[in-house]
Amino acid sequence: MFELDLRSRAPIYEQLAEKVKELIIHNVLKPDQQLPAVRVLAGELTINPNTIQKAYRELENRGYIYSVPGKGSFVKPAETGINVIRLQDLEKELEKIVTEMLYLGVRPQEIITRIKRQLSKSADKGGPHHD
Amino acid sequence: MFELDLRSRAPIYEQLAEKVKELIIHNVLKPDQQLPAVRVLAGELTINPNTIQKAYRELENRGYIYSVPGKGSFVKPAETGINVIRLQDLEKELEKIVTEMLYLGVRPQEIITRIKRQLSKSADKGGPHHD
DNA sequence: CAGGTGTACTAGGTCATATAATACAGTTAG
DNA sequence: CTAACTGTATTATATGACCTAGTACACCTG
Repeated sequence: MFELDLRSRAPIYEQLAEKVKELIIHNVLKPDQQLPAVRVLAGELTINPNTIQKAYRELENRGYIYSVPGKGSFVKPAETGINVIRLQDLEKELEKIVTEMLYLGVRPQEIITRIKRQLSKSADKGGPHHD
Repeated sequence: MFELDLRSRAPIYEQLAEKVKELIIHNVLKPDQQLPAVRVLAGELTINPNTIQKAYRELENRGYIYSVPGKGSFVKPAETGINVIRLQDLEKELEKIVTEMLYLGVRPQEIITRIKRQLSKSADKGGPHHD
């Protein structure tokens, strides 16, 4: 279910958290859907349960999942508590990327075009689910 | 000249490389301009020269600077060898950010607006210098 | 030659990461 | 209730990246 690079400088728990986050964002993992149990996923990925646990804890701290002792870990619906700080971080990252693209010679019009293409591509898959 | 966070999980040499890269991208450091010598910068930042060297090496590998033994390290002009791989990475990052912004409830029109604002802000400072 | 530059190497310390082995408490199906 | 599942916590240990310290060599320039 997940492909991890054990040689990467990025920690395993961070890679895993990133993968799960992407599945949530792309709506592959639906709200309130149960995630694989830490021991099960540990067995499948041949990774220590503690490492899985660390990834899940990180995802919980960032507001993407919630865990219930005895029951399991589940995808947290996006509506509850929109993360303003995370949006500011994304804004800064976006700024960096656009600036570097300009530096590398990409024309402004080209940047706009690509983003619009991306927007129409993501619209149907993982768009927001406002009530 | 540089502000580093010694407590951050991000390595010092990575932080430094990122800072220098941003100065280059924003055209604060001009093409072929000499960078501070490794020992000098090490003294100013109270950091081991080896760490500075590591940051410079990384910048050289990524194509942002070039070093000449005996002379110094200098800003590499952007035109020579446009990094296609780097552009693909930026494209992927851009895709991730846009997707996550949508997930967090930002409207597509709002994303376009912010990027256009960013484009006009960067245009005068660090735009490409085509011959 | 003297003093600057980049670069390379070894040695040692620190800390995050990952593993291993237990352990405990809550939930749930039988 | 019992068994088997869940998340969570703890301790111990090993590994590797990171950083420092010190030294050394080759190159360039006034």
